[in-house]
Amino acid sequence: MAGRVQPVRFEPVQPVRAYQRIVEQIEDALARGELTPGQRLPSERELVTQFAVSRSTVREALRVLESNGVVRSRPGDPNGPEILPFSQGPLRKQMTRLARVDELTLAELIAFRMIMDGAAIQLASRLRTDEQLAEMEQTLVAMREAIDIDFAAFSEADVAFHEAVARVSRNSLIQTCNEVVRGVVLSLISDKIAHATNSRALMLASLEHHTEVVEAIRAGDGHAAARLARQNLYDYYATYVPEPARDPLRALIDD
Amino acid sequence: MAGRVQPVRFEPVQPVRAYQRIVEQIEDALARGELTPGQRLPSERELVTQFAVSRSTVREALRVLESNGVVRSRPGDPNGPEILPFSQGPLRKQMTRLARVDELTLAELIAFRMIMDGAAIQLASRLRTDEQLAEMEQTLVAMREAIDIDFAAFSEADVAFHEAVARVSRNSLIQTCNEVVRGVVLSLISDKIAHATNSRALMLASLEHHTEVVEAIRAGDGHAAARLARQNLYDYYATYVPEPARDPLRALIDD
DNA sequence: AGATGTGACTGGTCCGACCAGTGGACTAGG
DNA sequence: CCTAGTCCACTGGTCGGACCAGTCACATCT
Repeated sequence: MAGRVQPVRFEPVQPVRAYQRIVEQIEDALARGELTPGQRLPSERELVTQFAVSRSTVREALRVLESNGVVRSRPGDPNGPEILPFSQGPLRKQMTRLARVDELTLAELIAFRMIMDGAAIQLASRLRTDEQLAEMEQTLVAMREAIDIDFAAFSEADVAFHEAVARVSRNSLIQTCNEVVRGVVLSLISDKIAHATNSRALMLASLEHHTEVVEAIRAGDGHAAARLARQNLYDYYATYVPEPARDPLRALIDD
Repeated sequence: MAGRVQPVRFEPVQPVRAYQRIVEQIEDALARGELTPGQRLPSERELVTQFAVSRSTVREALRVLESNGVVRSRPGDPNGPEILPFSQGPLRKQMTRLARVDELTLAELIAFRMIMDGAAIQLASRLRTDEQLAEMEQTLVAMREAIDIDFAAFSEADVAFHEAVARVSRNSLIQTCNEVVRGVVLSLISDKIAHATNSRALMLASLEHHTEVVEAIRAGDGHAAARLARQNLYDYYATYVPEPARDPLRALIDD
């Protein structure tokens, strides 16, 4: 008799396309270490025979792998597609998509920056070497010089400062998140910033803030440095945030 | 006379494939809001005429978009490919990939969690309403009950707690990042956790920590709450991090 | 009205073809 | 002997057409 003591649980199944299986096979080989960056894949026509599918299917698989940063195909290359070293590019792409599409408010993005930047500076004040401190101070000098040139130049120098801090914090995830969110924020308010009349005063104030941050880093006071950094971001961006949405930002500054 | 006062700077150029232009057009339309999740793309054959390319090219573009979680194609669907809402799937995939090859270390991921979770709790302690505080305390009760059931059940209740906190913090970017990184961390050390012998003691300690955090939130002491949360994560995960890499984690706890 | 069947679509896969490049081998020149 | 040039097999990129299995809307039949 067929018992029915325990009802069998079936799970919904979605069709697996041929090109997906190819992607899986190649990614698995990569995860197992059978394929390493720098190596070459066989040519598309060779893969056709190995996987026993058409070239269209092989190509769709290669396009997926390529968009994920796993391989790169070059026309005419007799060695075939190249296995690439791992890069944060695709991760950044996904995060940008998250920040742009997921109906995020400007206030959320700025709060995120305050958190990330503060944490990076807190880490930096603890982990920095003397050489790295000197590097950071060097970027301050560049900022001061940039003030007399151009707002774009100042912005560039500012980016250099934050990149130096991120390097010191030795956390590439923080670094990547920060860069992505900074880019998205700038794309949201770049037009408004361009119209700022008192840009020179803004730049001077920003430089002043950065200098205080570096002083706190030199003193090894991570908590003060982080707080200053968050305050700086708040002062810089708060005017673009509607008043009721500023509450969470202030919550990140008060102790 | 052709002057050569300022040498022209040329930049390296790499060929842009047709399918990439299609991807760009669709992604741009999405970024501009002309395409929103739930809408449908024209059928492949219709896209062929709109983009004036072959179906192979259109399909390669769709495969790329599909692997990035932007659209989904179903055979036979007369409405055409569907624009998907944002999903953390691809983001997690990229992070997991980087974490597996040591491009991201476990220490970096945990530091990230300590920062994000601490910030979320700091925000929550400032922004919470009384009802939300009650909700969080309710999840603590669920955690206590789960201890007697199963480690998986406890883990689930823990997730519920953190989700409640993230809701209160009213920042979906923090929430998403936290979820993604938690998933990646778990996938990296799930095998080791399964072998933990003193899991009951771990669960009790974790519950104790969470209770303290909620107390600090009730008191409105965001700084203490955040510090406790970071300490909790450190105690929970530090054993899986090699000693020299724990320094940055400790730097996030010390005041 | 409800069940049923039909047909115009869909995407998934395959095939064969052409093109513009690349790079190595081979050859002609020093 | 070595170098410079040519040549050609082969690469990936794109195209057009074909077939299949599945889906859904609609018209048909009971």
